[in-house]
Amino acid sequence: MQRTDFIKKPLFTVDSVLFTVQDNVLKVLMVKRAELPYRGTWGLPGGFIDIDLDQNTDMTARRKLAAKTGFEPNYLEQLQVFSGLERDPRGFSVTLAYYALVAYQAVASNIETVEMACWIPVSELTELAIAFDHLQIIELARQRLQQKTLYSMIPIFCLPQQFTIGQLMAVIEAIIEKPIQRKSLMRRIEASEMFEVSNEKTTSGGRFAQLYSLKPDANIINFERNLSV
Amino acid sequence: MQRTDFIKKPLFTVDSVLFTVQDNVLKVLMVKRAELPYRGTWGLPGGFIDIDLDQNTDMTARRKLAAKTGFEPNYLEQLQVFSGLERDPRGFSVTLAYYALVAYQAVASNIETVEMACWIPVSELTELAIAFDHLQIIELARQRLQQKTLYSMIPIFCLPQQFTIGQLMAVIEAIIEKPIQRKSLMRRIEASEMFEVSNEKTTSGGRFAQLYSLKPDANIINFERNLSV
DNA sequence: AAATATAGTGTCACTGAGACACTATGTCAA
DNA sequence: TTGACATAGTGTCTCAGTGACACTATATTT
Repeated sequence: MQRTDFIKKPLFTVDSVLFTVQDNVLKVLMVKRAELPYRGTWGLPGGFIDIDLDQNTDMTARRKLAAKTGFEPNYLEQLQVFSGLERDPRGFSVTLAYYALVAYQAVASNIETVEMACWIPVSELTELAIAFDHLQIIELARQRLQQKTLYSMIPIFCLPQQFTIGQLMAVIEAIIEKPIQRKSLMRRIEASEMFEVSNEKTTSGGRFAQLYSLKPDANIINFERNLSV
Repeated sequence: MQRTDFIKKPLFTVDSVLFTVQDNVLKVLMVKRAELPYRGTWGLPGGFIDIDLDQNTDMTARRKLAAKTGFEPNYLEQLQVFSGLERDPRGFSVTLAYYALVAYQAVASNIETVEMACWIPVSELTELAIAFDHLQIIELARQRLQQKTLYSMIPIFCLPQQFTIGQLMAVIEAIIEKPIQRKSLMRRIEASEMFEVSNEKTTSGGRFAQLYSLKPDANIINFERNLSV
């Protein structure tokens, strides 16, 4: 018979992989660790639950992200729990990892002013010293994001409220690292009935592009087929 | 400046939703709670991490399930973390929920002998007193299982190593609660190249059915389309 | 030998993605 | 003003995989 308050408790933290797409490149928000362990290396934004502040772990993730970016992400979803004895030198640890999406435009101005936080292209992460198993976590988050991009419209959360098909297409291609058919994307936008049209807009030299935005009451649907592997 | 060992730590537990299919009905393993809170009501099998026994949370789930069934599940995957102040009267709690699959045949004999554990059809859960938010957890697990059944072969983990297409079809239909086309299932088995054939076998009055089994080195693939909604 | 039950095949229709040529409409430079 | 260029959007054929369902195959039972 053990009393639960005598059981050795593992360290429990909440970390987030915040993605954005800038200049057709998928980037992750990394923060320079100010404390031990792994002081001075790059790690994911996150920390401990504060029971007085957070109603649940989603709030922990949001709070920690807001502290670094000044904004809450457009999209936030649980990724997976990582646990074990080896992943943290302080002992057995349990980390709930989230992945999140935000429009680069939304945080571009704030991010500069904040303490050691930085958007790093996912392709360049291997060149850096990354704390804990955060590299693995990011890799899994990237896979999940890629997979989900094949059958849903989540990439819109990397864009401003109003966006063009060209922009969406560019973001999708940055995420899955493969070209897609503009036509297929338009068919999906049409068929999903999730979006409404607005006025016009030009980006660079070219014809005006239709602006789309998510309908206020739209429920995000999943398509029954994936885009090409 | 807070020292981490002074931060109020939430209660962290690992619970599992263990599914099986018996007589074309999807069932969940529930255990009668012997202790407070919710003593005497039905709850999910689970408990606290034992840092000395468990290398990670997967092991916690497996260990707790083995204690109730005498077997490890054929399939185990993280579902989601549930957290909050209201879900446990003892205070802020964090539960990592898994969902798992097992062949009914494998545990049929053992389950009887074990302490208050019982297979309960998911459709009959609402008639019982269920502890905590375990009803919600089961519902989410069921949705995930249904969804995954549409684009993968996980239902095979509800069957013995060798199974017929008829059995697999019955399990799938029990999970998604809709009829499917035998032909579509056979096409998928063929296309996936995940299975190998064995000898023959009869079930009830009818032609012998081909027995299939997962290839030893097979990697479980996902199909690019869902079965019919 | 016929009825019945389950296993498995042949094949056509339908849906939605891929490919790609073609049209539409804007900017920019000569 | 005009033509090159760039981006937006359409038309349409092909292709793969699922749904539907009739049909064949092979076992048991009566």
